[in-house]
Amino acid sequence: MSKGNATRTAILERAGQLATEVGLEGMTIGRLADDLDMSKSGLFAHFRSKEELQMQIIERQRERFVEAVITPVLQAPGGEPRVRALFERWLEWRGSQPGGCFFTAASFELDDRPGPVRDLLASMQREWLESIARIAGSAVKRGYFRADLDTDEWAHEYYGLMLAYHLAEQLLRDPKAAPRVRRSFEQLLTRSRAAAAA
Amino acid sequence: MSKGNATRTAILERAGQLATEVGLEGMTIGRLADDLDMSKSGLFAHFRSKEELQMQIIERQRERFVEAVITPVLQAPGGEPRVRALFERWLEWRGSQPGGCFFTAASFELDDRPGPVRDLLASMQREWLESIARIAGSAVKRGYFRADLDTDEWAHEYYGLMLAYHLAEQLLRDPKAAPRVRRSFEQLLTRSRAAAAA
DNA sequence: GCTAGAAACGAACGATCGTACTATTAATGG
DNA sequence: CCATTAATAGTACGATCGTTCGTTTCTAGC
Repeated sequence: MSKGNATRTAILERAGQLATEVGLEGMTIGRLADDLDMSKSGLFAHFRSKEELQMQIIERQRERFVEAVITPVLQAPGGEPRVRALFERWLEWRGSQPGGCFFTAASFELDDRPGPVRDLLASMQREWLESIARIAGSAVKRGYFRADLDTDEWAHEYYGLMLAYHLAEQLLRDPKAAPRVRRSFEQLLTRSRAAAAA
Repeated sequence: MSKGNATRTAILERAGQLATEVGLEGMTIGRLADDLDMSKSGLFAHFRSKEELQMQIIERQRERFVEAVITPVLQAPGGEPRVRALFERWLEWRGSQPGGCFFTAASFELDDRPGPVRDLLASMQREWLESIARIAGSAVKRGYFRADLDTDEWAHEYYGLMLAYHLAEQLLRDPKAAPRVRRSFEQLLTRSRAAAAA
């Protein structure tokens, strides 16, 4: 890797953290340059606009997410192990960063600001929700989940648990948040296995 | 109401909308003044800092929320009607504003920015989650929900549904979002009534 | 209808924003 | 090792940020 690409990656790494905490808009090029002990213009030269910087931050976070979550989850055997890996890997992913999951923060920040950055985020979230549904589908196919399970609905319910957990952990700093989301997830598994009651 | 209070309220109204869309930090006093056809300094004089403005925005939104959601929900008879009112009133509340629910947007924005604004938001979200749990409790007491239901967990599961719905509606603009969250909510009711399967 | 006080304004502050240039330093391939 | 290119720094621009201050316009109570 050339020197330029090395610094560029280092910038994107720190920028990702910063953006998770203060937002993609709240993050400032001057502040970021200070953090990295380099000049504003030297940093800016790597990207030619703040929007381009934001786009590359997102792409970089996607890479990290694929590496830390998606790949290991898809390597787990389909069915129960994969569904459990989905949960555990995601918990580790969000726990490994002080501000929580970058995509959660960015998605809620930009959901009302039209533009290419929002569009990119939206397409990733769509993909992610489809991935979750497919993972649930792998559990249906293997008979771990019941056959009539609506995997799309399952994906949103699962995601809802994670979002509520983000709030309880990040905003409320609720020490009960982690055990609670574990219990909720176990119950989600239980009721996805059994035939629908009622 | 005096002239001053009238404009102050009008400012807070518009500021609430703006803050929902671009964030409490992204919202700017100059932009807000332009929107309201008044001078930056004239507007600023009502609050003596941006932080004070943000605090008053939150307080005003709380008033609106109590009026539009909490009061009517608590007026509904305890048990099933109240639980359903909780759902319907909240849907109306978030649908009535272009950027969705103010508190959802603000909570995710400020969850990593220490300070009095964050603290105020956190205390409100705690109250809100407790209210939800109490409403579930009213359904338990009346025998509509099963006796061994964990109302705290129920509150977070319910809230998770709403957060996933916010994302699907606001970021993804998914037309299936509304019918899906209705189905999910009905299933939540069903399984809260029946004895736990497994 | 006059007057005291409240409310709104205009101009300006220093700071910082994103971005554009030019100059300087560092890395790299022949 | 030298020449070329890439990477970083420096400086400055116009715009806007939150905030202050002094002035003007309006509102309310007597």
